[in-house]
Amino acid sequence: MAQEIKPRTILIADDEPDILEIVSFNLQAEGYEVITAKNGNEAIEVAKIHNPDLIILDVMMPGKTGFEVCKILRTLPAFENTIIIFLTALNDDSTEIKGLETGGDDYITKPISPRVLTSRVNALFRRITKETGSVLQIGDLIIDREKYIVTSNNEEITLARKEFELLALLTSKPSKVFLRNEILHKVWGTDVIVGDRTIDVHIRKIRQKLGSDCITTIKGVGYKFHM
Amino acid sequence: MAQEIKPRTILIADDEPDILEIVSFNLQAEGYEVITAKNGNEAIEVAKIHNPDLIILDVMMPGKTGFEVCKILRTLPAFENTIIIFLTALNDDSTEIKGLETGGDDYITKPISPRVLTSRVNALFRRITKETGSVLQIGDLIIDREKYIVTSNNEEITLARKEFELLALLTSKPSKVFLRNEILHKVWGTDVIVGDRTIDVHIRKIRQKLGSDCITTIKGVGYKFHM
DNA sequence: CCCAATATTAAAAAATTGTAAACACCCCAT
DNA sequence: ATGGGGTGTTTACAATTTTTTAATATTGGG
Repeated sequence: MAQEIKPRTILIADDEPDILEIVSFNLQAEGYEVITAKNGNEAIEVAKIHNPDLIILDVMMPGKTGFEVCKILRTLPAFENTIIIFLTALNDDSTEIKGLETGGDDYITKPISPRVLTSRVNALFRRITKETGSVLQIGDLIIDREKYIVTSNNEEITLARKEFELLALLTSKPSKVFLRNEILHKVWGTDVIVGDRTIDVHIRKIRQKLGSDCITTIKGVGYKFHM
Repeated sequence: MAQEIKPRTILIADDEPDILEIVSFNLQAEGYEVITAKNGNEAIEVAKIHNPDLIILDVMMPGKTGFEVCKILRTLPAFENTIIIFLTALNDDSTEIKGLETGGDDYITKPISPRVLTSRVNALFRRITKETGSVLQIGDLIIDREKYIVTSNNEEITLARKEFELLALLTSKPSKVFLRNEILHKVWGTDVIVGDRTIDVHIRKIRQKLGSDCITTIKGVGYKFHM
């Protein structure tokens, strides 16, 4: 299982405590961090705070249905790409189609097998990053996400936490441009407000330590890492 | 926005002609290009020739099972990231788990609803597009939104943000004439007020950088892009 | 051939980022 | 408690690039 800097976080929203418990247990056993919500509104609140990587939504919940929650979350930039799985007792084609078209990535009908659910969660995560292990190597740069150590030309480079997380993000998809907003969300979190120059300063520190030509600025857009 | 040039190709492998036909029909109706195979070995052959974007594999097939086909394909670099869906009459948890862990992206049990299958195919493509971003290719021009790179004749061209967005707009529908107003709305936004000559100047810069014969002026109307 | 629309230029204006320094914090060893 | 070192953030300003404007030349359809 690919180990991130912090474990993947999964939010489960269901009004049945039994389901919450059994699913949580199984996903935690797989190494995921799990947070829960008892209804639709709580799901949205909790999601905004914890910014989970994957959200499992029961369709029939008091307050807001899973579909409604999905629709609301998808309008927010922070959850545009979050994986969403619907969970429901409704074994009905047109409901399933509606779920998938609402923006759901998967639709699983109850009664659920916890192991099947876990497999589907794993399959979806595998799609997102097919990274092998906690050590990432790009050119002569080696990034060890567990030990927070970066090595360049066999020389160890000490990075502070934020610097490391920023570099880890940029290197997670070499050449991809990360928008400033995207960086803020993923490194600083959705609710943190920091000044405009904060990102620049961290980028500068990384450039100083690694050599200034590995991170390119795309003015008005963001930054990207390349060998 | 970014429009793919060639339709997505889907390979379906099943030994039941009825399934082949009904699934083909529905996927074609959705705009996909469909190719078929009657057994596992044929699936591998056909896949190598056509390089489909998604493969639907029946599990129980004469010759090689769907699982075996998947395992073989996944070892080939060309199919490392191809989406694979298993289709089977075996409604059995441990088989489903095995399918997902073998490298399958989805596992659908028969009897299948063609509309559900189509929805799941769409959902998977939507997810992949989000992850990899779409690369637009027109002639020898490649526009990569995610990497923010424009390549012409294997040479990288540096465009500023507005230039990039303007080019991306014009190339999103080659040969379509974009009205000046339309351009203003889509590149500058509805609330921004800029002078008339601003568009011209940006068009000029793009022409300079790409070679002046790819954007045509339609006097009194707007601009269009062509190879 | 005329005239409005567009092309071309250069230069001003605006927006964005780079940089250095300072500040506030926290933790830990003294 | 106290002070040093590291971290994260902000500030203020410099440097740079992008975007826009404005002034002038050119074009092409009627």
